[in-house]
Amino acid sequence: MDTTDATDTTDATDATDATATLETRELRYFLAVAEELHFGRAAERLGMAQPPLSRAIQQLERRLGVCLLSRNRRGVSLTGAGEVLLHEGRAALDATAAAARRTRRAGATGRPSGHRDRLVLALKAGASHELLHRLLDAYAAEPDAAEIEVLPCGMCEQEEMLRDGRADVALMHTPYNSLAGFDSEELMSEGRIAVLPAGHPLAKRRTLSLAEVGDIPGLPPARWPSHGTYAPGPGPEIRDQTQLAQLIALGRTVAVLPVSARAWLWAEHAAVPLTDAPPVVTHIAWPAHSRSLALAGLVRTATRL
Amino acid sequence: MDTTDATDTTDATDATDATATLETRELRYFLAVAEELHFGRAAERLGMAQPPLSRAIQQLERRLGVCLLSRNRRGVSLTGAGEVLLHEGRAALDATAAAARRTRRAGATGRPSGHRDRLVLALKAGASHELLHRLLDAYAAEPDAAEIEVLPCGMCEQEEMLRDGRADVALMHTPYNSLAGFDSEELMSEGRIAVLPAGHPLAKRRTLSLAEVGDIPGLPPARWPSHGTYAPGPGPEIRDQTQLAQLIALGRTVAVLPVSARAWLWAEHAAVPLTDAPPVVTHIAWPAHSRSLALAGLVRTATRL
DNA sequence: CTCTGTCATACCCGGCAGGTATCACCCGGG
DNA sequence: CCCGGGTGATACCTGCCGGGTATGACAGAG
Repeated sequence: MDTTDATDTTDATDATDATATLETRELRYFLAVAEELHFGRAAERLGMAQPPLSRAIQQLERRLGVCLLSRNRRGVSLTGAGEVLLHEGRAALDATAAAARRTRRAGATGRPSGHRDRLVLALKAGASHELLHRLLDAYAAEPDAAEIEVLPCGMCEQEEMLRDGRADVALMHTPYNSLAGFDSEELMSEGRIAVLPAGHPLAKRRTLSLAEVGDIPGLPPARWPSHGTYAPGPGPEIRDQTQLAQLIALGRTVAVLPVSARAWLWAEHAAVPLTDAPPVVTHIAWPAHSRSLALAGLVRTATRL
Repeated sequence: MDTTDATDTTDATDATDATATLETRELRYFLAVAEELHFGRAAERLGMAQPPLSRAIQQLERRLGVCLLSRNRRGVSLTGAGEVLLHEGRAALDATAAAARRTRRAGATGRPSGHRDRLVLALKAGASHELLHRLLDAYAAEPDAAEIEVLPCGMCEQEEMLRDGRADVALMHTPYNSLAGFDSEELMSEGRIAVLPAGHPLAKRRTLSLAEVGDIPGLPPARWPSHGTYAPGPGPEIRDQTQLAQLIALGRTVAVLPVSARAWLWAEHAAVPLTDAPPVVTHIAWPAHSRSLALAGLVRTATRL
């Protein structure tokens, strides 16, 4: 054993004392470092110098009585506790940001005590056209309808939007989205189709199976970003429906989509029902602890469609 | 109109600027004031003087660009935005507290990167004896079983425990508990019984209905605390099973319980099955974003019982 | 051996969180 | 009608700490 026995902070008489209260500033700093794994870049991202950041992280570690980062020469890596704080801290910061945003919005339309009367609805750009239309029309006809702001977002961003308060309610599609942590109601369920170039031999088939679609020579299936990253594979990386539609029309890829996608297919596309694909279920989802009356009304309307 | 037209903060050129970042200290302060509705008591609870607290709240309101409290002479009350921040802020503070606790625990058993190997399981004291026993035994037999610490708590505290990180997983019983915001798996479902004093006339019945039990002359149904407060009603306010058992035995009240409660009934009790009570469903529940391997193992074991 | 890239240390400064003293105000009681 | 109690707001001061700059320690590449 070497001279440094255990914790060398000899003044640590009250280490691990009570509830060290974890300021959001510290969380922001730690998340930056944990994501960059580099104090310099993290400091730059935070708009501050590197030394105070180092010190802040050290203080955080001392206050928690836990080692979060292992500083090997040449780079930094997360310890087990660091990984835990990375996940939990993200959730905590999201919740804090959500509190600020929702409070500000509630005050902006400041009626004395009637909560807010404006809802932000997040959805995948272009998805659930038909359903959304019916929902908005039906809800607008309600007597005490709030104003609905539609917030189109990328493929999997709705969860983040709900979590950090940029949205109050979202339309989500399992199995693409995860409903973990939200309350939700099922709105509809639909089968899936394979979308092929119109001239492709398989386009004449009455039905297809997932296995057949996944293994067409020369037509690798398109890859969508899942939480910011693309799964490895041969297919093209696409970001939105327009890209996808074009690549299919050009005969470069194939995609599996809900049947409602027929609404926006091109003339150069062919759609073939899939026999064995699990259905796509559309849900309306909202933060589990929400207490908004307007939201409750919207959900009630949605479930009656 | 008087001189103060609308917002008198004339320097508010950059009000509602970007993301005002809401420190946890501010949240703590605001929650204290919002709960006490009294600056002096809130300051005392926070262990500080009243003037800095007033100032901090004012700064918070200015930074959010929102009025949170209406200071009527003689007392303080929440505005709409204030109520929103009360709810959202509680959630946010719980999340930060959870982050701190879980990180600290992860570091305490500090293995380099194997996450933590100790789970805290919260449950209603005395509930689900049988099921819990089988679960613990089965899980202990698993090859890589983590250590399980059982944390008995009051009637509806499991949700809070999960939210603020004092527990990692809980056994919950719908419809008593709400699963909102958690992931969960159903473990078992059971009917309910009315528990009466042994000598009571209705104790001879083969079955009863909810309506009959709710309206027995001289036997008002017991009232449980629901999130800290008791619903109004004539029945006695009880806090735990022992109190309840005693009051029933004394012929003062009647209760509707899951059939598994038969395990701890007294000789002076009589149990009659209910025909129309919705079943009690036992779930194992955990924070939606949890990534613990040990937790996954426990859930797998539980669903296989 | 030197140079470079990295994180830690040393030191200083300004802002702000917190304390004390006091004010402004309403309200109830004599 | 005036006065005292109780409330939150204001004024002012002070010490701490968050943040900056300069520099050190150390490992690896060449």
